Amino acid sequence: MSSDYRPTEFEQRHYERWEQANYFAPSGTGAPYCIVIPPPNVTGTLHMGHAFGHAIKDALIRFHRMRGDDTLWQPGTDHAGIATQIVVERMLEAENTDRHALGREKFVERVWDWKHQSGGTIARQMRRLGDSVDWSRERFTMDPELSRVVTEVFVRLHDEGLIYRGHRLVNWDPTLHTAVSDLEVESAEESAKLWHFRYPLADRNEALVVATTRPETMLGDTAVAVHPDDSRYAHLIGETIRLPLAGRLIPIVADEHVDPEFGTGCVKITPAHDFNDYEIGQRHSLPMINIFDDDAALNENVPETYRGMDRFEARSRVVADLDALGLLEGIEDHTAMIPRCERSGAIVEPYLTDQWYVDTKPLAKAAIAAVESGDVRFVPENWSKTYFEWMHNIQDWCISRQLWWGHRIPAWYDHRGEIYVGRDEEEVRSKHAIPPDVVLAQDPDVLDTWFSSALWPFSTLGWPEETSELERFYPTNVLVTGFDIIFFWVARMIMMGLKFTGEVPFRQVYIHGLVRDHEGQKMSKSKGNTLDPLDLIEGIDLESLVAKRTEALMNPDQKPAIEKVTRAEFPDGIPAYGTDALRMTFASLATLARDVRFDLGRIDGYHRFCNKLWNASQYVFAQLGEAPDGDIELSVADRWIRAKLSECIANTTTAIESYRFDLATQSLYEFTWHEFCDWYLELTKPILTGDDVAPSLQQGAKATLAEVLGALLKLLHPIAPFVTEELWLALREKTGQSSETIMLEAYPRADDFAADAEALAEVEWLKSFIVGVRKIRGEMNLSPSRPLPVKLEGYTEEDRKQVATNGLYIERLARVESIDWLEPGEKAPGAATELLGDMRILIPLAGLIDADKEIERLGKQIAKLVTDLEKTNNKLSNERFTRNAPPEVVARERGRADELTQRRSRLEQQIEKLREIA
RNA sequence: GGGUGCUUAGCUCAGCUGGGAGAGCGUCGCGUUUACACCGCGAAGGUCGGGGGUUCGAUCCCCUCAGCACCCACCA
Repeated sequence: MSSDYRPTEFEQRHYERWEQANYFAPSGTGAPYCIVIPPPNVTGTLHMGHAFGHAIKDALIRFHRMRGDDTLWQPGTDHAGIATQIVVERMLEAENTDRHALGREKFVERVWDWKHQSGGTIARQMRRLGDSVDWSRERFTMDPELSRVVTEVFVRLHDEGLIYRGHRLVNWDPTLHTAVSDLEVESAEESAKLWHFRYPLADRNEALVVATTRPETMLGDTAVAVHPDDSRYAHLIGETIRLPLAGRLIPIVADEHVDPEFGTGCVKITPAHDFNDYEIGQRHSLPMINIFDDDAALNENVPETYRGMDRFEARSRVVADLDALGLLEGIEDHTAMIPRCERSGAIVEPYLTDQWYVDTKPLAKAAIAAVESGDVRFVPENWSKTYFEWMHNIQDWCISRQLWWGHRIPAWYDHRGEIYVGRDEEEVRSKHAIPPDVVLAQDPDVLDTWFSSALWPFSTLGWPEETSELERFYPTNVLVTGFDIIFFWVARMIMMGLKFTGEVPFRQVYIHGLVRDHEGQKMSKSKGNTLDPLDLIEGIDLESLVAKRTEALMNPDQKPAIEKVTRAEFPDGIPAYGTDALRMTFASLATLARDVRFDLGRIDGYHRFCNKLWNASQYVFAQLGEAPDGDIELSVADRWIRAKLSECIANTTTAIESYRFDLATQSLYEFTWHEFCDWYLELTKPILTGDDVAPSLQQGAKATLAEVLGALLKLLHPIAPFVTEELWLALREKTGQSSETIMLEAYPRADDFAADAEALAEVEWLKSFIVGVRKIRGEMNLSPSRPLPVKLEGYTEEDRKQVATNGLYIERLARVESIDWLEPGEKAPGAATELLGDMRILIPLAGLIDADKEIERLGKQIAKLVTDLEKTNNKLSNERFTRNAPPEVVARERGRADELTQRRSRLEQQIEKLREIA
């Protein structure tokens, strides 16, 4: 075993061993505990957000496994329709070809190739992160079994009338040539123009002025709308306009939707290319004129000159032509919400098409009820508000995509366009008695990726078969994910789970924050501010990091700026922190907040923690030279650290059970560093290295070192799996006990270690004594190596007893060379002073300490006491306080006042004495 | 327009159902004490965003203002 903590030397080794030994599979005994992974894109890589979620999931899984639960973490990946197809299309583009040249079958083959080639990345990353998933159960959303589930669900929903075909406006991506759902469209403010056009009336010498951000769609206008109460235009309602350029006659209609305050109060209505206009069109039975083709270029429904033009080209042409006709009234700058496809970045076009829809209202009703009743609980609870908000306003879900990569829709068309839905062509034929000579063609479209994701909790467990896994692990216990996919995924899983299994898919939904960079910016490749979790684990040199961050920029001009920032932030690249440090950092960031900022300082801190634990263990190992035997007697320090450990176990367990990994980590950090290392290890030294110490006490210390360290490693294991395994195995070897792994050990329980109020009080006294001497030392700049004489004054019998029993500790930890008891009335020498209760710890000046400096030091302490005392006395002299506050609060306040007064006068006396000398 | 969060030490963040605020990093002293300089010991540093209210008492509850962030939505 290396004498330094070098995580990369052993982390992978342990993972391989665990996996080979099949420790990750369910044990088959205990209460079932299951988490399904949010399936990442099979061709993607894990980013910081994934690593965060995985750290939490694995901690939960390991915690429950150690508690004896029958634990399954179900892994797998998602085919990620659009995202994956785009990647492969870009590859083809680089080869100067495209999918149409290849043909559908070859293209899909090509995607599978890419999947096989890159699909192992995620699994490798997960292994490096220590994820204890059951790899034997790994699933992919397009596995044959899972695809069958997709078909089954589609057919059943269709048979019930919950899936239907609709002809309506959808969000169309003219570059990808597919419909996308509302959720896949991101609207953002962009600067735009607002054009004002004059539309002449057909039968009067008048005109209406309309304002629009989309001049080109005027070629598809079928009305102009005004507000019914708008007196300016009331007389024109029902009149007719001759639409410029197109020449068509269109009516002026009245509609409440129009805001008279905005623009001119007249709105051009293009029902085929705007969602609001679509509704107005419906209300007024207006014709819908589609003027675009799939590329959003103008089609044959517009005058010849515009045909074939791209929508943006057409825009400038229309503006120019209207201007030429003298119909352009003006142009204003305007910020508008521009809808873009989140995948391609293209401006989405409202477009009339036939698509498949899920009627979500009935499904949503049950899903709302499940959260209302508490069958599904959100953690933190307030995310349920977000959920309700969306569910109460849910729209039907457009599930068809005009892509090639995905689950083919199980619908067939005959030559008349009649639609048949079934599990396969054969079923369709027999169900509808379609003779073999009638040619059926399957719907070319595929399903939205999220359709199969919605089935994930039960499809991975074997549904619709009644498998033992389904029986045992469904409903799963908790879903761990980020809030960004509550609508996309969480809500839909609840709807589908309830619909098809009659039960919720998970009991709890733990929502964690979004990982941002240290400045609070969202990490994104196009911004060049990402951190790769693997780089934090393995380390990366500066040049590679710069190269990595600048390779996928949205705007290449930013390269120098990003390079500069990166070089400034990571002047030496990133050191190899190891998985454990990364996981502990994530655990510590798992607060209830929305966002977490990732700061290198924190991971550095947890790396140091691992180092500290490592070194403390080395000390323990060294002490356990030979296996302890013989009589065992526990010292007060042993009893104290055991009691402290018991408290730590209770705190940690409670924290994990309530998903407060930050508090769990904090509690473990605090105990390990500041109780175990700072005090307990030091307290064992006098015992273990002392000359006249009873062997039984030495055995007690050794046994305690081994037991406390063992328990501590187990407590830490769910969060820091590797270093704890490495140290655990070494510890077991030292103690001569065999163990194959820490991960199957029982998680410690608070009552494994005795509470001990007496030991706690005694060690607190001891610590105060030692700290008192150290304070004087520190503030007087006395070398820690210099032994000091101490005189005690104003002590009690209890103090005498404490010093008698703990003299050895005091001598060693406070570096005290002698302790003298001043008799009452005996004159104390000039000295530096600390108070311990009523007792004064005195360190005689003896040429070491400057009296004036000590006077000044005590003066500061007194000043503090005085302000505290003032506050307390103010409170006590307030009659309303003493009358209304609970008696115990008043009593405590009185006690505080007495104590402060005491301390003040003691310190004042000491100053007096020093003045006499000075 | 609707909704949800956030604002605590120089930085990143805790603070559990109201009783004089904590950690890590950073800063400043001292230090070769046999696990650890990836360390030890000590110290400094906060009007808990502003204002108001409830209460004997507010970082915590209520109102309000300001700033920041995010989500939903269809002002052309």
